[in-house]
Amino acid sequence: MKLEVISKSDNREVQNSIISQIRDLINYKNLEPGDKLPSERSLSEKFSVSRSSVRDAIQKLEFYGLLKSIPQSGTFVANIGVIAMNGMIDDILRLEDPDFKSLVETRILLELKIARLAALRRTDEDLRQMSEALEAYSEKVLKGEDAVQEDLLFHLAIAKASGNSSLNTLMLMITPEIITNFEKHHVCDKGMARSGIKEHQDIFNAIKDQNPLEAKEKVKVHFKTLYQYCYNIE
Amino acid sequence: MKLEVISKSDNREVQNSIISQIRDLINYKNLEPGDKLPSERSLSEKFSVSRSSVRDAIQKLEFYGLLKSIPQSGTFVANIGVIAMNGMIDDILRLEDPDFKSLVETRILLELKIARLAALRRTDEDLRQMSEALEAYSEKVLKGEDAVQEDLLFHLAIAKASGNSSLNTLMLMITPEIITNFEKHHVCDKGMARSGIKEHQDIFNAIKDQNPLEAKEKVKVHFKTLYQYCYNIE
DNA sequence: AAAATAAATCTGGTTAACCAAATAAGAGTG
DNA sequence: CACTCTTATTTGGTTAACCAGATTTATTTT
Repeated sequence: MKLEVISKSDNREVQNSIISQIRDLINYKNLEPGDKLPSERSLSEKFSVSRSSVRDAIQKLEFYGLLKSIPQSGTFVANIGVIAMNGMIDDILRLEDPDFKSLVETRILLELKIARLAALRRTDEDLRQMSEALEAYSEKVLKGEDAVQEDLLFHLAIAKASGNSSLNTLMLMITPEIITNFEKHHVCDKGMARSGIKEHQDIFNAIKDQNPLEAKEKVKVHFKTLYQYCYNIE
Repeated sequence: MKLEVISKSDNREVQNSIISQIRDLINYKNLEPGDKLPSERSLSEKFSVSRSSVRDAIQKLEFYGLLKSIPQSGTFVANIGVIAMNGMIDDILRLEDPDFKSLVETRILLELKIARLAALRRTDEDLRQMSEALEAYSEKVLKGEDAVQEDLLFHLAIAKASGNSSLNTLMLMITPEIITNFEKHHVCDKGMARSGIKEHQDIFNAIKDQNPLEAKEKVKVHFKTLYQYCYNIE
């Protein structure tokens, strides 16, 4: 188990090294936005690593929107300029895994806005899906079972109803880590989940009534319980 | 150029198909959190696709925290439960590329919070880096050159100073797309950038003075100009 | 000399064979 | 039966050869 972690971080070190070498290459060759990177083959040779390692590094940078691979053609520098490229690669290299506090802080921030937007933009189909998720949650709670997943799925349904694809994506990204941490810290126990039903219902009603301020307020109430619970544990 | 797009979306279709098949498999086999997925080889055989395609799909789900590959051991289902797994995979499959409006909306939301946090938590080193970024930005603007990148780098410096790794990551994720869209819509022209110097300076000063409310207010002012500009174009 | 065509090369993507570590099965020992 | 050690197998990761399409170069034609 320990070895696994070491090997993992080792891989990461290798990948980061490749990424920073790609950055240096872009600087050295003065590659402008839209310019083509050397081929994966020559990069792997130049960096003395396997081609798949280079591919993995490129894929990561592609995910962050910094590079763009086109089949049978080449890998291109995104249209964001050398300076931004440098800064962002440095940031990416220094990215640390988010701590629990950061996650909760971010989640609350996102959900407050999401609830307001959902109240303004929700369609009937959105309502139906939210209602379904709420039903599943309540059922689980009333049976006295753990309902962390159903809880989060209800919140994701709200995110979908916000009509903001960007916010929706960000919520999806932080949710798994939230769930993991919740279960690790034993947040959302059976007792507090029961009170959660009403809170969820309130949020749902506010969004149904298309009342953005009320929705935001109810989310705030909902997270107040959660917030304190989390900070007590930490 | 057109063929490229088709092939790209084709690849995505293939990957999405694999992802949904993995989801179905988890359901069918009733895999619980922590359980092991079948090996990449058997998956590629079962799905009639190449092993690297399976690997790519797994990597994507790994990025979203749903799976976890451990070398020489196997790929494991994350500790988030079957129900959440199902819901999240469905969401991921339906994720659409964010539109400009969503991006701007999200960015403003994040930056308002980030500025407040930065005012509370910034270290002297954070200040130094922000100052440096601000300097580079001003210089570019005063020379009458385009300064979109330096602009964003200043904002990323604030994100770093917020002391919230989660928010920092999210900002990094949306920034490239923001830059691309800015340049596409010709936001941030030379004229308005000049007024941006003072706005940036105000934000910097508020954070330096550790005044969170002032910082938030100055960010709001800064984005008011930008906000209107964007919505006019759209 | 310019344009059109054909061949050669270069590209990212795919495939299949190989590697080392981790696990599981079996043999041996007390 | 319990425990240790060895061996065989399975695993994700790596490597190298191959593919089809795009690009460049060379050749031919006008």
